[in-house]
Amino acid sequence: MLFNMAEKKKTTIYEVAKEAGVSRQTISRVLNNRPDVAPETRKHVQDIIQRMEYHPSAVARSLSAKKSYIFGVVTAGLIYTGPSRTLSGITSKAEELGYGLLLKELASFSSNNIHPLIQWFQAHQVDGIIWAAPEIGDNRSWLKDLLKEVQIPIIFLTMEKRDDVSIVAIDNYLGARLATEHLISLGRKKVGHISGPLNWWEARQRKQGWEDALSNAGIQVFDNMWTEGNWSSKSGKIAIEQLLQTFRDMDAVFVGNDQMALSVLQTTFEQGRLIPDDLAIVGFDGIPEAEYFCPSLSTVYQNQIELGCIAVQELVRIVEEKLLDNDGLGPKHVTLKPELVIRNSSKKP
Amino acid sequence: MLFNMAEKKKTTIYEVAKEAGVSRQTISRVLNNRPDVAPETRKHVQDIIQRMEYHPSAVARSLSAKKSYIFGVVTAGLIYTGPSRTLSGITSKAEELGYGLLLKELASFSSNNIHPLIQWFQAHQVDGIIWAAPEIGDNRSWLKDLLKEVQIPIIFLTMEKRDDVSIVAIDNYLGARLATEHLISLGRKKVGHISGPLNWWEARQRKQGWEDALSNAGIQVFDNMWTEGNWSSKSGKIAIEQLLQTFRDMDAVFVGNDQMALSVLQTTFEQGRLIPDDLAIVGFDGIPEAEYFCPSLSTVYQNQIELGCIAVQELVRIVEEKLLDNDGLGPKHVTLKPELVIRNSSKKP
DNA sequence: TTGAAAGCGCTAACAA
DNA sequence: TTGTTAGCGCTTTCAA
Repeated sequence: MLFNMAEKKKTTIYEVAKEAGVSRQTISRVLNNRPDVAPETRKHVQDIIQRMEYHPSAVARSLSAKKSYIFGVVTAGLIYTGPSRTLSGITSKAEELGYGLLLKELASFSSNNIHPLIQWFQAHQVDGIIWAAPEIGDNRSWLKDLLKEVQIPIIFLTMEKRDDVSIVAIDNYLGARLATEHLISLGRKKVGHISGPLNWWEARQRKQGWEDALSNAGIQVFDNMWTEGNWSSKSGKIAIEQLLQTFRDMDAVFVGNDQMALSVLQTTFEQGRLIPDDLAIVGFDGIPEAEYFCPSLSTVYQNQIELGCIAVQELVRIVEEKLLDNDGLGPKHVTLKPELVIRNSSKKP
Repeated sequence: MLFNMAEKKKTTIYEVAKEAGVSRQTISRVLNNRPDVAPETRKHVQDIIQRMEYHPSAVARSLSAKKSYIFGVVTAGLIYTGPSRTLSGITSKAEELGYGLLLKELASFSSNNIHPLIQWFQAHQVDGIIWAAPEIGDNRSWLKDLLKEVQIPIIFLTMEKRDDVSIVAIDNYLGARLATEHLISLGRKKVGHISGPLNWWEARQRKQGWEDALSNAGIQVFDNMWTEGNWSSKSGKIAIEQLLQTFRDMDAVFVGNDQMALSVLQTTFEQGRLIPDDLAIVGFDGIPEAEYFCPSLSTVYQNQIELGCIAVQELVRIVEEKLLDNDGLGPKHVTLKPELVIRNSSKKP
């Protein structure tokens, strides 16, 4: 059996050097495209590398060079469309810029036990970390301590601005204002709101945008005009049933995400209300399916793929600035603008 | 500036050894929980490790031990619910079993340029590879050659059975039969089908299940009774419009996925057809939103999270069997059964 | 039970 | 332009 296994020993830089009749250093120089190699030598070495099907060990390289070309990614809730779209943006941009990704998904959104995670990333010598899990409750309480201990550059997605870290976020507040102002522009004065869970920063931003848009239009906001869901369609159903009780003359509603808006459509339809005539509806997120709801759903589109792309771009910038011993200009914030998409659920009569 | 940077040098095994007054070897033994260490020595070393906040370098370990506790994951289409749910299953099971993940998303579903990818994984010394991208067209043509060259264990998800590789798949054929037989049991005899893109193995399986269920019930299948979509809601709209032309007395339709079924609901509603009375509908996938469509959508639920979990489990089994020089029983196939979920879109009158 | 020596496969720093 | 030397931080092998 033993001689059968054909354990093709991987060729190393040493063997290539021997075959090419040069030192390992020269091979290394060719591999890393260093300028200080004679053209003929380079060509010769490249040929040998090709012929021997030599592939350098990324592990040995990381160890020796202290640069891995790997980023750590922390995500949560991949079964939901938002996080997975963001991750998709991250993978494509990372691929484009020559970085690989070590992925960790938090077991729960509000997981606070991040020390082992960071340690794991450090042990693997990642060049940077992308924190793509949402800000919820006090799940940033560790951040201050962390920054003292960890030198690895970190970029955060979709969290409240603060001066000590770099953040890329979508402007949820603006999106909510756009949605609510649109409903008001339709002539609606009784605009309700179904929020996401208010321990989420994003949910609070959206609610605030709704409030401010109303106040700005001279409409007073009362507590019977809104209720809280948990992003799921199921919670949306419960929320709209409750809201229709507490806010009987509601003629429009801004819903915190498209999933909840979906069940609002179902429930109001079953109750025989006409949409948008009796109740105009705007959701949030812009999932592709929203266009095919009954009726098609107006929504605030947020480009979460781009969010992921930009996060990688920024992180690469930070990492390479650091390499040049140029400590850059400190943490930077990028804010993306969402877009209002108007469909039948909030069409003018 | 320089003395300011506080570049906290990472402590290494060497320093721990010095501090503890033993050899690096002994530290290594403690780290790896080897039995051949005196209890007092172990305790002493553990204390020192704790006090010095020593964390071993995973990179150095991988290089030296030729075992990384990392799996490579190949996925595609993360912006769709299926692939991201599967990935979520993979992350949670990998975490549980002590493996990390290097993630690559194919730029396109049918990407055939997998050599650089595999090489990259090899360079990083992954212990195994999970191929979670769907089988489309000839995008498995490379597989035969690959198996000759690569020693790394690979497990494939959701592809056609073949003897030379391990596969974990959901039984799409069965799901389609369940759906179609259910429609027939409702007394419908004119059951149409909107398939996914037929270069997808899964789409072909579902179509075959539909055909066989009809044949089995003594109903002949003609080409005007089905049409092809591309999984998107948009394509579903086009497909149902066409099908209603070619198959005028259709009284039920089995739709290849829930997204397409959604636009079927919208289109038939706009045309004033009653569901399920005029047209009974069953989708496929079981996305959470399906319950809140108008009307709620019957569908075939496939547990893609579990799919990911099982893939990791199997891969770990294979990897550890290989470590024991026990070559195991060769490739193994696991098939998961989907479940029919009956809702209003196909309720009995 | 412990330690010394020799790598794992590569790159940085210096010398030639 | 090229080679030599000395690591990177750990584990394996063998000897004590």
